Amino acid sequence: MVTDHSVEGRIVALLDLDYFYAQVEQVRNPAIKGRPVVIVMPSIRENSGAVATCNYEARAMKIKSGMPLGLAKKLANENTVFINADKPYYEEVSQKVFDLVDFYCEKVEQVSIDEAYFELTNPLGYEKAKEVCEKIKKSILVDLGLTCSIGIGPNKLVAKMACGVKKPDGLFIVKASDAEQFIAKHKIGDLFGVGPKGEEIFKAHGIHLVGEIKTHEKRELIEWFKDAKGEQFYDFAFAIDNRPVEPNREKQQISKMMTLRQDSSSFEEIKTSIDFLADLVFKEATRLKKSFKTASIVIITDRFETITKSKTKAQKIENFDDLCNMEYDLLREYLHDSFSKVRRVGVKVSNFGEETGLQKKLFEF
DNA sequence: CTTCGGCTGACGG
DNA sequence: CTAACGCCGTCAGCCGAAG
Repeated sequence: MVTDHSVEGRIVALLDLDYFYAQVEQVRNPAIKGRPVVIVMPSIRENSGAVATCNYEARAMKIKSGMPLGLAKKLANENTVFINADKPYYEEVSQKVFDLVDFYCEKVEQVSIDEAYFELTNPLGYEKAKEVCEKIKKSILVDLGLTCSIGIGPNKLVAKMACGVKKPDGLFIVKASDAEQFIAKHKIGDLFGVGPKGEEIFKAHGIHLVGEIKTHEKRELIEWFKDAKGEQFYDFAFAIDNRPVEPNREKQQISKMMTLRQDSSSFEEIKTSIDFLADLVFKEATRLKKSFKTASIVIITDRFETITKSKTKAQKIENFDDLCNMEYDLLREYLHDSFSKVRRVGVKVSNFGEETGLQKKLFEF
């Protein structure tokens, strides 16, 4: 009944560009190939920032993404190259990559700047799926000089975990019949959706491997993680994952943040940043033809707590000054009832309406 | 009862 | 030299108010 050519299951692939930002920089400047390359998200402050990503040579020195820049510099050697992230350029390259993938497959869901799921269910079974992925890899390499890794499986979860097996420049397939076994042997912290907190909870219940989830009842998982996550983790243990591949997902929010030159409680100082950020956000919303009703301010305090305040209007917020004034009010609110200084500040808009480009039909008569 | 606004926290890249 | 620290996005869940 279950053959390679059966239509009874999906075939899903996850493509992940290898150490993406760093690889793009290596292509742009081949002279740095072979050296450790660290891509930095700098902040305005002296010697402050974080590692966005780094190549394998840098990883060999224990440098990791998310790491504070100061620490990365301690681990680095003379030979290490530090490059400030050039996000707009990486976005251009990313666009080219996934346009290429679109050429080979209609159902592509980009989930981040360097990752996309795509569905290869249609005719043909795993052998054909593999051939398509090989073509995609080849063509990304030939056209853009970039390597990527691809995982193939019966659903998103398995594809994602399969992708992690052979990296970089890998292609790894886990068929439906092997999926449960394959998932079971992973460390619990490596399961998609399990972060530091989740890992602690699992370990407190004696669970170290994904397969061990199956020794517990679904209701226990729900007690530990609440409805949604509890059910999902339980299903994951059996390699069950019904999340569809969804092309054309609409953005739900737009935000921009920045670190202040120094921690501050001064309205005027912080306002300067807000004006700058609101402008970027407003332009972006306009570019994407998104109207919005909610404006938020996001504050990271000097103690690294995050505080958000937001206001929703009954009508679309149409002009820039309205957005700014709302942001000022939110900032005043924050300054009024908080003790901590502001380290970083962000402006966010959400609660999008219909596309502003298209006129909609009115049925009121 | 359901829905909405406001907010937090966990997570992923 | 005693720690150190970006930015962007998604979703679930909780709470209180409103419908």
